[in-house]
Amino acid sequence: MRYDSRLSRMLHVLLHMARHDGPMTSGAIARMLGTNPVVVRRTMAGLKAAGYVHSEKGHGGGWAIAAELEKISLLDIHRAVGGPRLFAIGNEHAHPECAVEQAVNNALADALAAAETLLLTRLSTISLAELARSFDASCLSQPCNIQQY
Amino acid sequence: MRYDSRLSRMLHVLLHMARHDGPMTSGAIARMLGTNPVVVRRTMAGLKAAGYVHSEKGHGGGWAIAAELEKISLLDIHRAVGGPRLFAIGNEHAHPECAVEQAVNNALADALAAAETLLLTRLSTISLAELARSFDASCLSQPCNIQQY
DNA sequence: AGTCATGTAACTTCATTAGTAACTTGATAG
DNA sequence: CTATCAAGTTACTAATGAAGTTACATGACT
Repeated sequence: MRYDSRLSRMLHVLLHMARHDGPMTSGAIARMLGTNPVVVRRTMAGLKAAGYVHSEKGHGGGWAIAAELEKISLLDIHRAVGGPRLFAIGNEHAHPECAVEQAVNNALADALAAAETLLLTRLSTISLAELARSFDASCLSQPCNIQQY
Repeated sequence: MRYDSRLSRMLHVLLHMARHDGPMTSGAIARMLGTNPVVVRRTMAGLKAAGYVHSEKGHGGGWAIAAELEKISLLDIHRAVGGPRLFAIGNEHAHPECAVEQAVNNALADALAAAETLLLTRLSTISLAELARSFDASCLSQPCNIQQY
């Protein structure tokens, strides 16, 4: 399977938007992400439905942030893009009544659940504002090309 | 993407083999897993290469466990089936030189790495022997149909 | 009216596991 | 020695879901 990069991409976009004046068009965002405008609009639709961004048509239109960065966590974005499956591995349920299968699946499900909880908890503790600050900090220590992409 | 169920399936098979006298054929295992013999042989090839199972051709042939259950962890099996990717989500690297992208990817990679470490550590602490014991325990408390599948 | 940008629908592409068919290799039974 | 059984292998198809693409509709500004 191919990686699901929607969370990564949307974070990338949101941080750029946070440091950008005025709306950004799907086309500009697509160039930034190395993809095309339809994919951008499709993915951003979830963010818009959740109220994190806002879009306008026509001349001077495009996308802009519509909420406070402090109040949006990475978990919020993960959910806004569809809250996709986190793991690439899973259980098989050929014979749910098989006691062997149950023992295996319980053990695996426990381990996966613990890892999932850790990951989601971590995502929930990082806000977009924090990410933006860590970006600002790295900008101070090296040449920074935010305008370019 | 489709779930990768190789770890789950192999654990299922190994536990059955551990409670079964004599070799099991790929056909019998396939029926147990609801798949077909080629898939079984393909997946078991990794376990054989790692020395966890052993196979024989011809009459009376089939698969049998070739190592001590205490010495095989779930992580060992995960690796023996190819150590597939654990996560379905990941980073995009459209512009590695972009400071925004770096900030995003660092944050995500940290969170994913922590979850991965937790998961792999957990898998490494569970042995096949423990799984077999948890199966035995559940057999005592409910009707158990190990022969059937 | 013309242009620009979002919004949608309907595809195709891509990557990867799983499923399948056909065949080869080797071991045992009779 | 031959038939049978089972693993081993090759080459292909199916299924899944994100991503990519094409085409067109909708709405807003100049």
